[in-house]
Amino acid sequence: MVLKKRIEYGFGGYRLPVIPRGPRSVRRRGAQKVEDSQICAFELLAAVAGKLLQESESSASSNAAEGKVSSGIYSDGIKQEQLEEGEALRSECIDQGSFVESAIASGLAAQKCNLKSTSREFPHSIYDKILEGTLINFRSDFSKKVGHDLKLGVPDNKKAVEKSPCKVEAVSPNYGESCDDYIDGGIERQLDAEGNHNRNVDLTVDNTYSSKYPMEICVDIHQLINSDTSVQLPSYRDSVANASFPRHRNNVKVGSRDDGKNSIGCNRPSSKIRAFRPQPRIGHQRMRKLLTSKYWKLAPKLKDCEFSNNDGCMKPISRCRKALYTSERIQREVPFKKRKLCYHSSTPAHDLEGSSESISNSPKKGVYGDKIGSVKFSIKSFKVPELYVEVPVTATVGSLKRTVMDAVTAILESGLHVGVIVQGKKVKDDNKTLQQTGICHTDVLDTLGFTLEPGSAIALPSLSLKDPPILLPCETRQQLSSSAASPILDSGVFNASFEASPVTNMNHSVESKHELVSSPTEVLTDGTAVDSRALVALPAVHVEALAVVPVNQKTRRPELVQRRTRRPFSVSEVEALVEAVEKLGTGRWRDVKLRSFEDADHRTYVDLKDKWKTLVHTASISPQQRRGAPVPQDLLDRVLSAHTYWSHHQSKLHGKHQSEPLTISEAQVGTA
DNA sequence: CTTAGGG
DNA sequence: CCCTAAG
Repeated sequence: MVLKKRIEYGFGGYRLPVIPRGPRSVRRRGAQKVEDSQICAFELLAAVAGKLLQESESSASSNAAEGKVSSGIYSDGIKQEQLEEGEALRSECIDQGSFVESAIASGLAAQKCNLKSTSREFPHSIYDKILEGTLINFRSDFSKKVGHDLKLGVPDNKKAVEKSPCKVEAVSPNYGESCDDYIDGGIERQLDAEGNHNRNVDLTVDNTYSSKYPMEICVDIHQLINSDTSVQLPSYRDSVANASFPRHRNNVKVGSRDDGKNSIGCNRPSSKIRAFRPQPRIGHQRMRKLLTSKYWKLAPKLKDCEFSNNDGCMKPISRCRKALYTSERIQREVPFKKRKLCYHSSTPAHDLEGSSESISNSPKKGVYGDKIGSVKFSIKSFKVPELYVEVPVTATVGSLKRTVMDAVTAILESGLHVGVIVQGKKVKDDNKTLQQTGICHTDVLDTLGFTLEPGSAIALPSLSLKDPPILLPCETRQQLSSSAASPILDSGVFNASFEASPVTNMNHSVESKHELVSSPTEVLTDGTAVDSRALVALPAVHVEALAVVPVNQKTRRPELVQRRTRRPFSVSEVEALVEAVEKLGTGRWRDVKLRSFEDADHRTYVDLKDKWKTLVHTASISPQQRRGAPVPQDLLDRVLSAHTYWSHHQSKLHGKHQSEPLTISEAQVGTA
């Protein structure tokens, strides 16, 4: 596959380490499958984030966007549209092209710009989006003004930001460079044109609002991320309504966390996880694995994007790259044991590299000559290190996407707050000027940090994910036949955990990790970890890295992936196992399984093997050291003898002997 | 998918 | 039990 190859070779010249992978056909297959999923996931994330921002943005600025529906071509299409539209404000902000300018833009315009800019760059990197989210915080009165039901808030922070002189300075490097504002132009317009129907993202931003004002955001992935050429954004379509439309809006509904009524999907979650859990045991496991380890798969696509966008817009490229790197990063980080909170794993150097790389793209001029007295930061990006998604193998790609989207949404939804930490201390007074706070001195900048804190509500109510029934055919089915546990439960619930880690730009970085977890209590769990990264300070002269100090959440996610429940072997099971092994020998677990545990769905051959392993161990230790349910000594004896016997008779080597019941010490082995 | 082993 | 490497 071309895609795969690309992936392996890295993008943008960056060569990905070759990760040796088993040639196993299965694996390969799985990987491929996941590829799509992964991609989707990312895209979805990006889409969601973008949507959110966009929404807030658009709603904020009453716009009279009335254009045609954008073609979905990301690079020029959007741009053109934008131009056509000629929205002064927007263009201004957007077209400035210079980071500095946009960053420094003063007055309302500036503010506006900021908001906008945040949303603009979105498609390429989710983190940016997320970051933005943090910056802008999705919960504030600001959101209230939103027209329809959009309740996207841009909250406290925003206020804070507005007040502080430098606030806007905290612009990501990309702001200025975004080449297109699809959000402003295309999407917005499109929304208008289409009337925001169909798939929407229903995000509840704040519990306060959530119940009453479900926010509906239309996400058009294509719009967001799309290059007609190679980058094909998978569309996440509404299975019901638009099966025929490849490209459409996604509709994700994230329920409000506090009140259940709003969340249609509320109930589902709990049962869901459970429901699919058992069924496709292996399948979902694999899925999990794949999901977690293949983020970078989407890289290829992004790359394509890069290429396709060469036409004249370099920006997109850089963005793409950034995204790529990120994904890369993610990929690397992901490998750890899921159970352990992986997101804690330290970020390898390359991660930083990736980050800095993208950062370096930011206009350097900002570094130097800028108004004196201004402080500039650029928050580079946020990445999504790990997203745990669990879906039944029978789930549709669409549902998978949705799940991912939900995860992302949940994160955003939780309403992140940005905290400012100066020299270890949190600055609480939002009204203080940076100067007063000392955030203008280089030395202080060194210790300047930001925190991403989950909204107060986060831990509390459960994030309920609503799934629009429409989207899920399966769901429908399920509803119809509730009794039949359809393995197709698609929605997953996840806990979103958020991790912010500082990114070092060119220098050092304080790596602090914390995780924010929003765990939908009753809901299940899966985790979404978003790694935020990088705040890059672009103070004059040195580029300091601002440490993003993540806020630790009290809510601790239990486990990313629940382990299977422990099921001690009963004596009878042990007996059966012993017998089977006596006959079949070790090394033929599958046969053992078939022979004696055919009906025990919860006992996989691996389990049997493991059990045997422990039995052997148990048998070899003194009874006093044994723990757990005692196993009849006679059985242990048999275990031992069978074990020794088979160790000598390499059962596997002698195919013919395999099925012969052994004659170990017949005396002992009373197997008949 | 299975095995074999380490964790 | 989980996770992985490897056949």
